[in-house]
Amino acid sequence: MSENTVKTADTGITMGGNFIHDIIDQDLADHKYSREITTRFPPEPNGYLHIGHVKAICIDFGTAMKYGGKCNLRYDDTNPAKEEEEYVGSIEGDIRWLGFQWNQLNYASDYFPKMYECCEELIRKGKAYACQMTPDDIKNSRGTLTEPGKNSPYRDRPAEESLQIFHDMRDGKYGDGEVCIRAKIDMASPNMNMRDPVIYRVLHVTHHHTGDRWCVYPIYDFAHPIEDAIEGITHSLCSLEFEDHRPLYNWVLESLDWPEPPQQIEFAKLNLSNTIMSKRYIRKLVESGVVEGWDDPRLCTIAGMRRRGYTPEGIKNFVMAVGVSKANSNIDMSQLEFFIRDDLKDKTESRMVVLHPLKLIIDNYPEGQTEWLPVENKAGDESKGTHEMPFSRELWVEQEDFMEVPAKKYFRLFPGNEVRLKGAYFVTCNSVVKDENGNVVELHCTYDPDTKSGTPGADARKVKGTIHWVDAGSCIDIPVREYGYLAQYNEETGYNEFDPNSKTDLTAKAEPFLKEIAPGERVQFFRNGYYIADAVLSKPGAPVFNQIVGLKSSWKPEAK
RNA sequence: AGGGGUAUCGCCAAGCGGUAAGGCAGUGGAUUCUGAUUCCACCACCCGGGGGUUCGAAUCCCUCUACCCCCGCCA
Repeated sequence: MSENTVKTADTGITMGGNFIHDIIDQDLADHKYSREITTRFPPEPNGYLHIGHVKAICIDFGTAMKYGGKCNLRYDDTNPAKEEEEYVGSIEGDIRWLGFQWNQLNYASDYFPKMYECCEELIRKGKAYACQMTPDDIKNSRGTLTEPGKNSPYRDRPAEESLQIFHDMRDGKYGDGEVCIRAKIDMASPNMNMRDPVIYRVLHVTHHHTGDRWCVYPIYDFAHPIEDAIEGITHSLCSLEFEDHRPLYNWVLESLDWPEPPQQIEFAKLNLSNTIMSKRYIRKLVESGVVEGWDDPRLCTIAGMRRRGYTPEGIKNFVMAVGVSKANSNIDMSQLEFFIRDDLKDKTESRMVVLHPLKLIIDNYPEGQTEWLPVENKAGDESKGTHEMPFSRELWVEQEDFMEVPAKKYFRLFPGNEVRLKGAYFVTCNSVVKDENGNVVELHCTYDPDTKSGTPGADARKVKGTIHWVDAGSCIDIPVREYGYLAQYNEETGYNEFDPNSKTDLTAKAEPFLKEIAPGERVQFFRNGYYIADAVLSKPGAPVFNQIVGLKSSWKPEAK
């Protein structure tokens, strides 16, 4: 068994596989590099980071950490037409929130002078040339997947001529698309990327970082290996679709005679079921106003997950458990939810909140009387202490905790059945009141004064059900938003499409103690899951709660 | 015969010639003042199909099949 395959971290989380570690171990054994292991996370600043990027971030930063090396954050901003400053700040904040610290913060655009020189060098060496075919002609002469392309008529022009044109390009003497610099490789290569790829283009666009200093910009395939080499990257980790680009990546560095060049290693992207991962589509949702913004809690952006209440630890544990491989995968949402729940269960306290209220009246409890009862802050965890809850004759309980005609193995409230009110007394349901439509609107019960929690009577006999409740006279109303699936699979289109209805607004009845929850704090609602007080929308005294994840339940109504 | 990848349980994922790890999901049970948590147990005679090599293969060879990526002056 490889040392790097199965590993239990300090957290007890089982790690998925990671073939990258095997490669690096070998490189280390071979003394391939005279510098320390260095990686980079190179986002293009054209959108917010999402769960897919988290995997890349964990791999890039995690690999550097594992080998005691460094990881740089680098904005891959070689195309000014598609990038904006707005995203730059969010990216740094998101990475910091995840808990990673970069070594250097770089802009690929800061390397434009060096890249320009490298291009000159290739031209001088006869490995690149200025091509004045139109974009359409270049496209048409490239050939197809099964047919070779044709050489550009400019392919063999003198290096000095190409060099002069390149300088003129830089000096603004050409318009967009009039001329470009192409690598001279092989128009008959079965790898389309090697058919004299364009490496520099004219673009009269203001760059968010370099302004109007340049009107020529390098193409990714030429820029990236140079960026990596400049920074001393040893392992350039990227996703699978760049496998075909690796020969070009290596060609650039070899042609430049770069010593100890970095190597590119590809891994499979993260895909989540029922989730929209495409940056393009997320942008559409944001711009069309279907969602509240890039940080809408229903989105799988880091900002959205943060606002939804997911923890960095939970997310990272999930990513580590998923592992690193080269097989396309589609991971179940339940896997992510498990790790969020798993992380939250020790970090949260429990509060009683009735999402769908049903009035419960204790007929034999004195009218006007209220007693304060201590309730555990966390079930089964005495170290977390207790807090006081008011209890009186009229309460709210959950609608689903009562069934007029009980299903099999249903052991909550139904006529004639006795249950425990969490932290309070045993009650037995005697009768119900219905409205004109036949809906049960009120439960009449009697309680047993000898069964008060904390007294011997509370354990004298067993009841199978324990339900949560809230004092009707003193409870507070809180807005609650429950989020469903982030997206639904549309069979007609074959795509995951955002479900704008995946949000339910409720006004729930909550115990008064919930007032003391601060925005951003997470709590567990009894049997309803984990929630977070929305740090963005909540105002003092009126917290809004977003659902993070629901609790698993081993009882299903079908089991009748 | 374009090229490059990938195929191991419903979903991820170990395995690298010695006779199928683990996690999620699921199932059964114990504990429980949340049907949560915790805790046990079960959950691939088989590794995309078919051949072959071998005492022995998911692991080597041949072949077939399926899926993903590549014809941007995007990244």
